[in-house]
Amino acid sequence: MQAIDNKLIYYFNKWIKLTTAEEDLILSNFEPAFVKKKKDLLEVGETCTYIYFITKGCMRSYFVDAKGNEHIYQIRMDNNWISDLQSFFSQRPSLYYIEALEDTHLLRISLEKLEELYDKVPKLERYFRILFQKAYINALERLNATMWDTAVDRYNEMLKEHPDMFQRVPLVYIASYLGITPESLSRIRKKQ
Amino acid sequence: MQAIDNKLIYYFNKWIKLTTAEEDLILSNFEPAFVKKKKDLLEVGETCTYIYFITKGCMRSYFVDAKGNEHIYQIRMDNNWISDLQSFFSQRPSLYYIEALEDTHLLRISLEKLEELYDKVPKLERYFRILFQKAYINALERLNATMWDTAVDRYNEMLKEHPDMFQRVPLVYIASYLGITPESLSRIRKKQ
DNA sequence: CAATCAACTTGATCCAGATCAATTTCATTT
DNA sequence: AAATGAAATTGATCTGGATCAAGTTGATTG
Repeated sequence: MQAIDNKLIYYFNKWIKLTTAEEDLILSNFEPAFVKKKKDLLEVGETCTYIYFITKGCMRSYFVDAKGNEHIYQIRMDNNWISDLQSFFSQRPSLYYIEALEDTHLLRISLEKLEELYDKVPKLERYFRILFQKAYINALERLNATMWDTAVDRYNEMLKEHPDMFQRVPLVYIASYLGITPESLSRIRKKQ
Repeated sequence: MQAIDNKLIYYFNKWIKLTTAEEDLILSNFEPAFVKKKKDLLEVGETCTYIYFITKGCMRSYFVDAKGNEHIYQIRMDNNWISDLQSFFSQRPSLYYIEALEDTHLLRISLEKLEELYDKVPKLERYFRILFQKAYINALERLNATMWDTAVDRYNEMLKEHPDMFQRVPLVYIASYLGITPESLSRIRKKQ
């Protein structure tokens, strides 16, 4: 794989500065993957063997509750990471599904290879430290919004922050991600 | 400070293995701090200069909404970290308050010193990578519970996971942390 | 140790968003 | 292009937890 003009490397270099040798070493440990629309990347009960970088496409993670209802907690598109981190880092069976909402191209790496790379390229561990730090801060903000803002506020916030999602993701899924029913989302949109 | 039998070092060594020299270096960069009950460690508008490890005590972080209502998003007790990470890492003014619920003893480190330490002791960056990773996974679980479980379920979960909080934290604050009113929490407890 | 303020409880009422049910619109497959 | 199934809309009704109000218990502080 060519390090130059590679999307993944481009995003690493936003926060850390890699040498060409490091870029090559890192890339040699990633392998491409592809999931067709509506197919699962991960199913409940499977152990999540990889962490994935989406180069092009769209995925959702969700779980199914006792009543059989699906609840989406992540929607990720191009140039974002997706995985079930709980399963990936513990190497225990997942409680979640990860499904492609579009034909999706990914780059994946196993836990074993990632941990080897951390030792060989400590800067990479810095990248992931920063990544998780930001993800954590984000999750707390989403938590606050879910607890204390109205559904209308969360809808508007999402429209502002992720307008692209509305072009590519069915509203049923966006509703679930916002923590409301499709009926409520439909009514919110009507009133705007 | 003595590295041996130090709580902070004990917790670092749960996930990484430090040499005595590294332990001493790390500890020499932390300084003790103390906050009296009901006093603020951080106020809205201040930049959060430190990340803090609570050696003994209890703290809450909260924000005040447009109507003047307080909303608690973190309660932390002994042997946990507390900070406003958003403000700390960006070095911009905080949107949150951090207040002591008991007389609290802490160990603090500035962003500058922490980043120096990352370079000198890469294992420390590993510790924080793992810390944020776990914190992120946790925040997502709390988000799912807030979106999809009932108030009763969240109360029972908290009773199971953090029974100690009910001994030390007033119910008004626990209610806010759970995303409900004190009235609702009182009614939930009555019915059990 | 009384006074004052904060925490907690209980009751009555209200409302944002859920649920249930029926169409309508749209997308995919043959 | 017809058939099928999924997504979206609309209406009627319901409900978990909020809000408002008042009273009680408990903990600080002068």
